[in-house]
Amino acid sequence: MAETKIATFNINGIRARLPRLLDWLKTSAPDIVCLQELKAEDDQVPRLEIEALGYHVETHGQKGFNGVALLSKTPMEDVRRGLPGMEDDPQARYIEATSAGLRVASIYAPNGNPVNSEKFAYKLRWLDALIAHAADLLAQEIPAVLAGDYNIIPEEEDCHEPDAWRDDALFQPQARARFRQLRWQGWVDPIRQRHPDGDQFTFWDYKGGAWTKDYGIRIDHLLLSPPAADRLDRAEVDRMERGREKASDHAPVWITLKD
DNA sequence: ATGGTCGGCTTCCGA
Repeated sequence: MAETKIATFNINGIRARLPRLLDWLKTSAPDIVCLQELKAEDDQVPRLEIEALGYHVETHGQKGFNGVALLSKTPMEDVRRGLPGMEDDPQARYIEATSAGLRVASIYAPNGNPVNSEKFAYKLRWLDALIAHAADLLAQEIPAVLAGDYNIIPEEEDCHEPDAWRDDALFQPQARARFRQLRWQGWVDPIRQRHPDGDQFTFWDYKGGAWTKDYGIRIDHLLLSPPAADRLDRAEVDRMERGREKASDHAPVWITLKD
């Protein structure tokens, strides 16, 4: 193949979303997929149906909430479950593996609402551990992708109406500063690079007709190490997925890397 | 319109 397609998709319940997920895998045909919010334990993940489409499946599940997975058309090696530095974290939010010559992580960062709660402190602590681990990955000078739901709106142009999000954990300066820190480290945000004018939303709340009014935000990101960014071709949001029946509240985001 | 979400550990919680 001439390119490798890598996607991230917060599916908001892999069992409730299975028909949508399978349809999307068939039409979009990514080589590697990072899934978040499985809301299922490992043995509840419908892996046979996914494997039937030609994917290897690695999960880090949890009963009822959270849960992340990696799908890849090529075998995965050196699978790591849980974020380094958060070994005691009972929440399943991180899985990383090597496939197709890439180190890939599926990330589900904490939401952190309400602001100034223990949940918000946990969010910042979790992001600090991610930053530390991201520095280790960069030092290896390998093609790496950190993809998932960061629960961070990086800039004002990443939401329909910044003032509507001022008091939300997703738009707090401390959270946005941590996303910037990753970029200063050297990680490249391919959607920002390919769509500098913004308006590349990835999440629309189920509530209040947000999809119909396009009240969206961009919180799902793929960050690329420099050796991966050197190979970047396209970066897009599968916005149409959000408009389908029984859709997740997130849309998939994907990139292609030249081989 | 005074209302209008969804998934799962379902009559409450997390998002």
